[in-house]
Amino acid sequence: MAYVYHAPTLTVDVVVFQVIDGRLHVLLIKRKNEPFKGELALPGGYNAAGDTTRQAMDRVLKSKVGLSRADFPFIEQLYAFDTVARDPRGHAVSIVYMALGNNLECHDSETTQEPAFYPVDELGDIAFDHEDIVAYAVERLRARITSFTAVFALLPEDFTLTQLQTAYEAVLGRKLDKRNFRKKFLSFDVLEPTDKYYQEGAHRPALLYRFKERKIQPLLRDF
Amino acid sequence: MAYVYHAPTLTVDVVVFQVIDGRLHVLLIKRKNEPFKGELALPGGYNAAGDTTRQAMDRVLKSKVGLSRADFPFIEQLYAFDTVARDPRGHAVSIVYMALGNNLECHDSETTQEPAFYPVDELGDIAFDHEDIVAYAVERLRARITSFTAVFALLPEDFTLTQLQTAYEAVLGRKLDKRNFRKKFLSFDVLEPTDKYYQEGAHRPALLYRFKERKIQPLLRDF
DNA sequence: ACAAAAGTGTTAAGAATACACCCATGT
DNA sequence: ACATGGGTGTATTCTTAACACTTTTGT
Repeated sequence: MAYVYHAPTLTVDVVVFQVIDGRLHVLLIKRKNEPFKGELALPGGYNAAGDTTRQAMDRVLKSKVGLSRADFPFIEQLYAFDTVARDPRGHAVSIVYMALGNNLECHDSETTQEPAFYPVDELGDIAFDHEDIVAYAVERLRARITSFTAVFALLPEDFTLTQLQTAYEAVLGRKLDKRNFRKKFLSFDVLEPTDKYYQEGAHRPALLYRFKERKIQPLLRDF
Repeated sequence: MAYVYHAPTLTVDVVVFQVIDGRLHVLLIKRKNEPFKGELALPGGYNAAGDTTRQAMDRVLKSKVGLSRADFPFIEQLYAFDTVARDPRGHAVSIVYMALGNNLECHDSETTQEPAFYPVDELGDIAFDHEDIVAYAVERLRARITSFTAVFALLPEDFTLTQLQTAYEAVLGRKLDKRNFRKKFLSFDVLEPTDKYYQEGAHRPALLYRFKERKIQPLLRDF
């Protein structure tokens, strides 16, 4: 090879999902710098030489939204987008991760402001091609909870069957039948009942369940 | 930002699949240079600044195995692997594509020798982490033909139902019942019969079918 | 007439869907 | 006693899975 290899810009972006009030939300930040200054965008940053993409993702989570890998029970690499220029110098490649959590607390940082969760079904205009990226991530998330136990990451350790069903409805974007949902999900044999109940409001308390294993596993059949 | 950004090495590798004699095969080349000189590996190469990963993939296909994007009815980006070093300088990120074809002819080049198809179920040792990459690609391919019409890319334009079934069996790695296969696949309503027959050998000729659309579409139900 | 792959239908078991009432609790 | 969400079962339809013989062709 008679030429000097010069690598393209490599960046990492993260799609963080959480279910809030029965709706699927995504974490966005307000950009403090050009391009797209002032607009909403996914948290992201450069991937420097010597860093794996996961290390770069850790750095992004920490520096942009004050979170760490340990806050997410499930993280998956989604896709490498040949993004529109984030940088006037030209073309960049962005490795995008999806992270699922519950009860997340995020914080401002030097380079971003107001990291906050927005409902995915009513995102306005957001920066770069990030609208496409979020749509792609939602599709992947649906596939993951349809064929695998990925929901566990959207729920606390102990949860009621209604909370589980709500998470499914938020992700799939449609209502499910309560009796059929319970019958089917319990038949997968991935949950175990605890001996505790969750009480909230003037009605019967709900039995708390947990996943036998809090890691992703295939389901017997698709949900 | 008070530091000069230096990007990691970016490479592209391609997993080319084809069904030959009822078995799924993958295209490998013999490396002419270190590292792994003389061993089998996926065709791959550097992604230079200014190139999208698809352009880099085109270059790899052309220069390493004498094929072009047009030879593949279906190409999909698989995953970004933080590969073990391909390069003594250190860590590299490799964007891997999967390409499906039929009746492919490939050729030697300056940097590689003997590009050839090997059955995926009896690969010996191959270079880098390419064995893992092929396993990952097979898994993805299975998902694609289970829920989508991706098989079309493994077949010529006109084909018999037996050829279709053989492609499924090669990819899924198990035998299927002929009557159930036909009933179910035809019920998807994605095929149309031609008025031609395919004859080969001393037996009844088979009616040729084609896909109504030679592009990927979801199936009504999983296969 | 035989060998070889093409083509075709039925039955039984399992999965999905549709659907409505009683239970336990707080106020 | 009432309002609220928790919890439960059955009947119907659809899907899957198991299974064997006749047809058409070349030699």
